[in-house]
Amino acid sequence: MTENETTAPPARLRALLSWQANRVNVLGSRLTGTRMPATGRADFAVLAALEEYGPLSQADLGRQLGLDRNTINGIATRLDEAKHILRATDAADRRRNTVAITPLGQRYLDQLQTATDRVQAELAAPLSKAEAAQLQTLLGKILDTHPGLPS
Amino acid sequence: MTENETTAPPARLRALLSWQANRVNVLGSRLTGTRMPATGRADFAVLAALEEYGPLSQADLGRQLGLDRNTINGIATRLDEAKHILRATDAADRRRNTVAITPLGQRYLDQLQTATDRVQAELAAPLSKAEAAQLQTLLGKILDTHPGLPS
DNA sequence: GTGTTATCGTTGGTTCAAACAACGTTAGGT
DNA sequence: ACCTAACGTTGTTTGAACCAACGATAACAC
Repeated sequence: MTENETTAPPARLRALLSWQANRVNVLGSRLTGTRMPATGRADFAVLAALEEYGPLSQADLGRQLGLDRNTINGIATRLDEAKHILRATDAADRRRNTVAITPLGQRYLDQLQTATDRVQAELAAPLSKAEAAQLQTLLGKILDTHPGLPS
Repeated sequence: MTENETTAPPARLRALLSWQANRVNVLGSRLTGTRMPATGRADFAVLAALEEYGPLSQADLGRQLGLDRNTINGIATRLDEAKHILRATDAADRRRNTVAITPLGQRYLDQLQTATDRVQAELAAPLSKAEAAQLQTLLGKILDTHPGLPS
């Protein structure tokens, strides 16, 4: 019984975009775990948003990242304790927490970026540069036309 | 302050294949949740494998789906209780549980398939047929050249 | 044969992400 | 002044992925 059948996923699954996305996500998650702390993915997302768009409220952060206020709050608390962001109640609207990236956070973001780059290269290794670009375009098309938030 | 900025994800994230895969996966998961029970995704994977490859041991199932024995055991227990599969200790190797799909399970699989088809159509709506096919090819290339299991 | 190694199913536990509900606080609209 | 809505926060739930360990069984070495 040494008939080592190739472990090919069933055709019904290979045909599913959602299943493929799931597996690639798991793959990326595993690779990410080898290069950075487990919380690095979420941290990277929040810090990247703050760097590109400047200070934001937590709710706005959630809207731009497709995460709800709940998740953002947890990430923000962690980043705040690590001095990677600065949290302050907005004077104009005291309901809001204005969140800004700190210089320390910027350094942390850069570290995460280099680690992430290696993961992306490893993940997209079987693809040519043109193919990787096209894949990014196609996935972007899907994400652009679907609501980011569940509500 | 009615300047409703478009909620575009930061460029640093849009450039990441792993981020895109994560978001598409979440998107697919949400859509799936509207059409079938939450456990439908895992059930579909296991039943599809059994239908395509015939009876398998739980460990073999895990190897073909990229899930570890642990997860498979949970799914199999649930499917067994629902009479969707039949679990029996292999006579040739009494360590193994040979798992086979039942007629009832086949009907369940077909139901999940139709629900899944609608989700896929909704997910790939912004893409042309050719684009969707190419996306599937590119993701398949990545999955083919990466190990399915963590061990 | 006997002992070692490996596989399998199972149980239990940990971590993370996603989603929902509820509360007090604050703004905005009427 | 009233009602509605948004915000931050806390808590809970669910599913997925992963790791560690155990008894049972099998395969292999000697």
